[in-house]
This record gives sequence, structure tokens and C-alpha cells, in this order.
Amino acid sequence: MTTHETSRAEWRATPQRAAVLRALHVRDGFASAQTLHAALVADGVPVGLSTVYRTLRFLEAAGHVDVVRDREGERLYRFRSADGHRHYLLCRECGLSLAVDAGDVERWAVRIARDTGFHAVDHTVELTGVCARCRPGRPGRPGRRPEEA
Amino acid sequence: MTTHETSRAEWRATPQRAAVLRALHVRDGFASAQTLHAALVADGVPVGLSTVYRTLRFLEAAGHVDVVRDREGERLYRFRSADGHRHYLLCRECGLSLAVDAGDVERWAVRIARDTGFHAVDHTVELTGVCARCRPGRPGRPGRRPEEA
DNA sequence: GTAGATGCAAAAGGTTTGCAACCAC
DNA sequence: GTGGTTGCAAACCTTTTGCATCTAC
Repeated sequence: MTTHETSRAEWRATPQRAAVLRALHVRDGFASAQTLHAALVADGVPVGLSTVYRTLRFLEAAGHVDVVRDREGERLYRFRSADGHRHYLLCRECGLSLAVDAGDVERWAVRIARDTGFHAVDHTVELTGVCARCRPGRPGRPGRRPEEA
Repeated sequence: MTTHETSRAEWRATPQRAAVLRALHVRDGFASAQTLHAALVADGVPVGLSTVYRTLRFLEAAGHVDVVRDREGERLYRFRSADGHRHYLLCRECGLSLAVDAGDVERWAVRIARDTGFHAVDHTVELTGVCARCRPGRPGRPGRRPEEA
């Protein structure tokens, strides 16, 4: 996966792209383009929002990140682990994300595809919840989202 | 629970709302607000886009429709069937939607929740593909027409 | 030197909202 | 009459794109 990929346009190393990659690594949960951009700017890295979007799109096309959508439809990005673990359990409070084994779901999807005669069946599986640490006490004490930076 | 629901503002019957409901019924696959609005206008029903959106939001809040997002992030609405069948296999070409049995996935989600200690785990499961009728080229397999569930 | 990258601002989509006019009850 | 409803337009948000400038190779 670290192959040079000369198939598409050359990837030119720039400080901005390095910064986006770093920002993605640091918070290894999901993050939106806007959040990453804000974090970079806050860190004193002068990078344009367009560049963040372009870099993320490139990473997405290259298969280096997984993308999910939050409730509002915003895209969230996360580095893809080694092979194909692409399903996550995401904490709605703090953004913590756990890769989960979705073998059962993969097999289920294949079975559905076969049973229905559909082709090129793709699946989206996202789990969200509240992690043990964010376990809501009572309504009066909201946990405030610690992911906010 | 899903009875009269007088809990929120009264639902006042209007021609526009009736039209949106009708439009949703007619195409009982998923449809976007924009698509519904266009269809209504084309049918000579003068209804504003805002009203379509507002009606759909109301239906969503009342739990009468299921909502998924297509690849571009557009919201697609569909009447929710009686019980709780909320997972669909959607044809990317024609929009045909099949309700699929997701019992396995439901159980898988519950198991994941238990194993991870997460609370209030919610799941999103969407299957998309190309139905037999829309299958491009590839002659030889007279795909059976899946029945709308 | 040059192909490619950056950043600004403006555009593009989809969705929501402010507000005056409207209509069902 | 009153209060919910409508519709237009403008506001909002996220994401994309045009273009002149800049830079990594």
C-alpha cells in the first residue's frame, strides 16, 4: 500500500499534506475536514480548507481512509487499518472509534446479494453508541463533547 | 406508541401534506425531497419545496418514514412498514428498494454492544447494488424481477 | 523550468428558516 | 378570530471549483 502509485498523478510531498496526514494520525478516531482544518490552523499550520478537502479526497480515492457520515451528513475520515476492516463502533459523545469484526455482516450481505439477484452489492454498516467512559449519568450532567478542539 | 401522537403540535390536514403523502405512497421506494417536489409540481400540484421538507421532517420525527442517505449525501425517504423492518437493499440505478431481513445484523449489533460496553448502540445498515433489471450488458442471465417488499 | 499544489473566493448542492400572507378550524 | 401552514427568498453548511500565484521536484 506504500507503493509509489505512479498510475495516477504524482504525489508531491508538501508541508500542507504532511500536516493533514499528521492531524489524521494524531486523532485516530474519525474527524471531519472542517475539524481537521480548524485543528491545523489552531496549531499554527497555515493550510487552506480547500487543500484539506483535496488531500482527503485523494486519500479516499487511494483507499487510505475510510469515510462515514455523521447524523448531519458531514463526512468523517479515518485512516484505514491494514487490510479491510472497515466497520466501526463510534462513540457519539467523544468520537472514540473501535474497529469491529463484521465478518457476520459481510457474509450476510453476500447472501442477500445472491438471494435477490442484485449485482455489485455494496454495504454501509455503522454502529454508534455511548462508550463506557462517556456513560451518561443523569440528564443534568451532560458530558460535553471532549472531541471538540 | 405509534398511535395518535398528539404530543406535538396538531397535525392539520392540508392539500399539500396530503399530496406529499400520496407522492410517497405512489413511489414506494426511496425518494428525495427534491424528487418528490419535482414530481408534485409536474403533476400540477402547486406545493413549495419548503413544505415538502417540512412535511418530511415531521414524518421523520413521528417515525413514519425511514431515512437513508445516498452516495452524495442526499436524504431519501420511504414509508416505514408496519413493524420495524428498517433495512433496505437499494438499486443505485432505478431506486428500487427491497426490505431485507436483517435479523442477523440486529443480533450482531447487540452482541457487539455487549462485548464493548457501549450503551444505546444504534446501527445503520444500508445495502446498495444494481438490480437484475438494471444490470448493464452481461446477457445470458434473465434476472428475475425482485418484488418490492 | 515546469508540472503540480496552494489558497482565496465564489459557486454548487441540499436543507433550514424568517416572515408576511393565508386558510382551516 | 386565531393559530397553524404556506411559499418565497435568503441564510446556512459542507464540499467543490476557477484561477492566479507559488513551489517542490
